[in-house]
Amino acid sequence: MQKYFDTISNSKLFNGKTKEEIEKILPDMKYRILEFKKKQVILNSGEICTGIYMILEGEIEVQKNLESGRLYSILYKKPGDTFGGAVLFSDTKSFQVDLMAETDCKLLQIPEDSVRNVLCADSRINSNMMNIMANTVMNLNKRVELFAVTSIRRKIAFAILNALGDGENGCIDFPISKKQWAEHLNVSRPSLSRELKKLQDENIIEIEKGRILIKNTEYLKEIIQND
Amino acid sequence: MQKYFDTISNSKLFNGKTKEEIEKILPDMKYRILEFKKKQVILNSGEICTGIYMILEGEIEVQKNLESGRLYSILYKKPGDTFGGAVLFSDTKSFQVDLMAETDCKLLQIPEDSVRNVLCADSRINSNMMNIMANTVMNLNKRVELFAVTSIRRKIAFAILNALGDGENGCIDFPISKKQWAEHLNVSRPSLSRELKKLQDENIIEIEKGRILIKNTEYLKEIIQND
DNA sequence: TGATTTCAGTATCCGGGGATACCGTTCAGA
DNA sequence: TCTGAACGGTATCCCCGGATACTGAAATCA
Repeated sequence: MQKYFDTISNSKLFNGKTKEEIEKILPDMKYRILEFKKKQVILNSGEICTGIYMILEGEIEVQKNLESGRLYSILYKKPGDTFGGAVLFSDTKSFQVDLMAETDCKLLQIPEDSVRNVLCADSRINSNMMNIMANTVMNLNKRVELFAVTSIRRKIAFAILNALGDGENGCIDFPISKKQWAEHLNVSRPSLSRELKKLQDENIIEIEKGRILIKNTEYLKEIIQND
Repeated sequence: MQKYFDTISNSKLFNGKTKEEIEKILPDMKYRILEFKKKQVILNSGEICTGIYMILEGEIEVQKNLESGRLYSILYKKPGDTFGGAVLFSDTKSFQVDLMAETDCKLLQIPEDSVRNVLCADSRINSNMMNIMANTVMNLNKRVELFAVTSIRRKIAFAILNALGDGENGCIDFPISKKQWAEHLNVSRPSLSRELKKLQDENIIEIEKGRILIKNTEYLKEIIQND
């Protein structure tokens, strides 16, 4: 446990709490540490949520597996990130998404009653939890927006401009495989490949290993306008 | 204000609080009442959120207006519903959606500092707020799922089965125009119309004014499976 | 280092659904 | 009650992108 202390104290959930405070809080919780191997299923859609989880080590993918076998990915979670909060405090209490270990990973699980106790006893953590859920809402809004976009070209433009942020000269890290990207955009891989080639032929972007050069940011913005 | 007291005390935000308690809380808040005419814009995407809102009267539509003029609707809010919570507690603080008065309406606006005071002072309301945000997350997940579905036929099946719930004999109220429905599904109206006709020709559903008869629930389920 | 799986580029095919237009009906506001 | 606007059904056109297949490259593991 001690080896994960930095991760925990740097997490959003414990943001603003000193190490000393956290050391007092942790022992009072009935936490458990769970381990998963790469590609292992952590939770399935439909399962009842019994607590919240924090990633201590490794990375997990939140995705939706449709009954047909198709799947789209929703987001990735890294060490320090939490999940399960929204499900726990919702009316339904059952997960609507699937969680899979992207790499070998370790999770901190805190059961519902401990969560409620902490939230009740510590207003800062309470407020942090609120903030985490609020940001989840904002992220999901972006996701809805992306999925609402009608063409692959626009989805690509949307994704790149989003990753670019405001600063940006025109080069972003994009450490993600085409397959994953296709799942993220919810399009087929060959179609994504085709459209990326077009954009490169038109000299709008250039794709290297793990990064994308944006040669014509204005044009990408125009693409979205025209939706 | 007195005339809206029932709406307020029946709201999810004040769930579990007695009328007496609410009567003590309200005067301490710096609330305002805002009025909007039908079709009037309440808030635009990009605006900074300065508090939370509760519908006292009327109905509003949460939608996303794309720069091209296209729009899709996200959900409707009714008296007693609140909004703005997630935006207020998020890192960005700016709305990502547009809000429009569906009918003439009156809103209760509670500024940020009053919200924080109440949440801090009253653990039940705090927990209610958490619950509201959590349910928002779950709803948005459903929305992502709907938008991720690839064909109109499946979207229709998904929407109907969702509205049907679990009980269901095979008849649901559906007080929504085809135009609105198309915007909700994020498809074009003629295409929705075409597909609905097909489903009626195949004797799967029957559409009446404001309601839908489901004649073959099993088939609707199959449609989704095959996605 | 070789072997096996996963990933990526590319071509072909073709069906779903968007855009558009037109018209009859219904609704709402004067 | 009347009138213009919004809504709804339907047809035609045609493009975007999904499904599929095949090949080579890259990565993973033994």
